[in-house]
Amino acid sequence: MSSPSSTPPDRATLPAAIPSGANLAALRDHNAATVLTLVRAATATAAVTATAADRATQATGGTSGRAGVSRVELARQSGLTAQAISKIVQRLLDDGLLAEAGRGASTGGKPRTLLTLVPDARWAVGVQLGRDALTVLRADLTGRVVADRQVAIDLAAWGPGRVLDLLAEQVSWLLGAVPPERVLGVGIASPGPLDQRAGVLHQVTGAPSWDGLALRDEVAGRLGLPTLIEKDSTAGVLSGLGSPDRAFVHLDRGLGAGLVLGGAVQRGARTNAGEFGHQTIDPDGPRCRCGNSGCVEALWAAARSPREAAGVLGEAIANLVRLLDLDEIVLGGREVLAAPDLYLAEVRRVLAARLPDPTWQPVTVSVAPSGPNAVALGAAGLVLARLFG
Amino acid sequence: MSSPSSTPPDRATLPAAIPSGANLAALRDHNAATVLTLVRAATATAAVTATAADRATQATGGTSGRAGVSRVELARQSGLTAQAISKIVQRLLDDGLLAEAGRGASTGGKPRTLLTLVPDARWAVGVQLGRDALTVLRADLTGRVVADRQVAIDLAAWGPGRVLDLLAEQVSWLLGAVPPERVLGVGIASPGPLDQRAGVLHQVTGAPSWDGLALRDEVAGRLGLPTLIEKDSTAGVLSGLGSPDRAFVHLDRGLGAGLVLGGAVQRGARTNAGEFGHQTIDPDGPRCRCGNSGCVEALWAAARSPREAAGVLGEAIANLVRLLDLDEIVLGGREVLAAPDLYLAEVRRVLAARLPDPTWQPVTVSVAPSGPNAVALGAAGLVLARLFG
DNA sequence: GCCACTTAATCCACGCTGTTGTTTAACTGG
DNA sequence: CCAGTTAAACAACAGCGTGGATTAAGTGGC
Repeated sequence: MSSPSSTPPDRATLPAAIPSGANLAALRDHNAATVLTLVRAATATAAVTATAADRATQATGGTSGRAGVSRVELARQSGLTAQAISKIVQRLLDDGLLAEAGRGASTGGKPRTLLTLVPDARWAVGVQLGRDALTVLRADLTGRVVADRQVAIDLAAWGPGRVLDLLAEQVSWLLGAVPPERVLGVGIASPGPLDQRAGVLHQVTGAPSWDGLALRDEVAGRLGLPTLIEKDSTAGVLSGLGSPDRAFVHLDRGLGAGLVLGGAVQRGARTNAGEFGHQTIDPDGPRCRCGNSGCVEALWAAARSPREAAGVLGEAIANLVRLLDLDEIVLGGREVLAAPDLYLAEVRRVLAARLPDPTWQPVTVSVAPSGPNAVALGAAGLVLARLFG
Repeated sequence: MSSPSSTPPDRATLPAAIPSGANLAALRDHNAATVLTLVRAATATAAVTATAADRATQATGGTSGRAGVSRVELARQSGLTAQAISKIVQRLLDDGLLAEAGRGASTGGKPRTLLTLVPDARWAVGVQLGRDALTVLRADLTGRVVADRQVAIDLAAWGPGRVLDLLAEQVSWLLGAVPPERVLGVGIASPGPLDQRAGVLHQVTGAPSWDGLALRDEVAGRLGLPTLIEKDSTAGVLSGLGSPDRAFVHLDRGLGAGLVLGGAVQRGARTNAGEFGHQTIDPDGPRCRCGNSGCVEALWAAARSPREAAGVLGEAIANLVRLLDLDEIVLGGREVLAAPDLYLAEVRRVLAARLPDPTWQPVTVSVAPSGPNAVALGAAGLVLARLFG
């Protein structure tokens, strides 16, 4: 019972994307995750389209204006039968993940019973391990942050032992009296490169004592909770819901991009996708600390004005959008947050200029609403994904 | 019975990646596809590692030196129980998709019965609709081309009617006396942009009569076979097996990239991913026909020597590899095939120079073994994917 | 105020999935 | 020759979603 629980085959031993068999338990978990995702989406859109609620009710039998979805709607959207939805919902109600929340308007018969997520049925902990700061937060099932804290650290000088002790201490504080079985796990975002699958850090620039550290297992050992690690920029893309083809562009000390393509997080062959800062966009450009010339990062740093810097980022994003046919870009990171309106305006301007047909290819550009918490929240989103598939 | 058959929910009505429920039929098909994929992989690697067969037997209980896999190995690799594999294999034997092919060496007990794909149990038709040529071919389950033909056309001048009649005629010739139930379908690769999901072409440069044509349904109507369409470069990436994170770089009239990331073909929000040719890699570069300046395509065209042109492509590929953390690049298209060794050497040289640590990030670069058939074969691969998941 | 009608959700029996436990098949080695 | 070992199938079973019938809870006409 309880939450999705099928143990994935260990992906370490085999080359990579091994086709993997599924049994009845996996089927059940998959469908439970499907239903949870649909309920979450419905409540999320209900919040957004609260004003345009009238139009929504009209649209193709879709989400009603109210918060929550009915079983009939879930059946239609999932492709499962009403009976199957009934059973699945019943299990989720028993687990406390869903709750009935009033009824919808009748359309001539028995009114639909609306279902919503129970936000505090489970918790996810998100951590951002930065070079100079440690951010920890606790998020509920809807991705709302209920507690967060940021403490100054010195990653390079302190070394793993001291930092991880502090981390464990902060997480304990976060969780307070929350029973462990209600905690889905801990997600840790760290500067790359790293091996996400093995949970091991590679050489962190300027912090040799962290080289090869088994970060995931170290933290899991200290906390006794399921733990995952992720590159910071990649984590960021999970800080909120959004398009199945989107990117989180993280402009902080470095420049990285988190990618969700075809609805799935993309990490690449060695889980180091997103090295966006070292795209060469001008072979005659300034030398970059990576050794090459004309990287986006180097061009950005060499810009003569904030506006020009933002424009450079826009050009790089235009390339990204064209290559991957994205329809949503979320901006984050300290440099962006220091001048959000400027970056928003410039990136939008460049995209409008560069992309062939804006009506055929609209791209939403926004600044991460979670602001400085985006990466840590994305790390929490990583563990939430255990439940939502 | 027979081949995987669950009807996918229509993705047209809903935003995009709708989480979709699965039932027992879907589960069965998924596992059948899993087994077929494992058998295919085993036979493919057996062919490749034929020389290094001795080492293979030693490795982690993996694929034995011979062609074929045993049920025990399938069970281990898929994570399913031996009994489940037994049943699934039995169904696939009944369908004629698998066959028993000898036995492996005994390891002290009953020897394993080896299973192989029956190559001609099903057929896939691949079509490349080019501006000046129509390529059609028939491929078996292993992706081997058993018949192919290329005829000159003039896409712009002839218009859809004449070309599609010719296409139907060629496909009929290809299939000869093959019973329709043994034909998985027809995949059609076309120059983009197009709407892969709807099966509709967008404005094909210089061929206005094709604008908005419902290519998929037109062809399906003429042939009475399941039909899919795909961008040419995207199709190309399916012309062979390979890494779960790879790209097919197609240098022909234009430059495009087909992407497989995380084991899945990536098409993007409007199924137009892969616009690789219009990545800006030099803002001061020559003007491109797309309206911008310094696109890869424009730089390539402006190169003063073939070697320089190949180098330009290499630079662009280096960006691609870094961004997506790819470990395999396949080159194709007429321009590459005109000087394969040059392109291979230059791309490898640039990658070696540009990528930080070649031992940590090895990238395989090759020219598509199917040569001029790569795109059409990839289109056939698209329909083979119906069987292999 | 009744009742036919409609729609939502559940109850019940069922078919089919992969799983568990047991048996048969087929080869090795002392 | 026979104990030991490994592969694969047989038999019984739990649990998944499905299909058909039933109950719950509204609307609307007269």
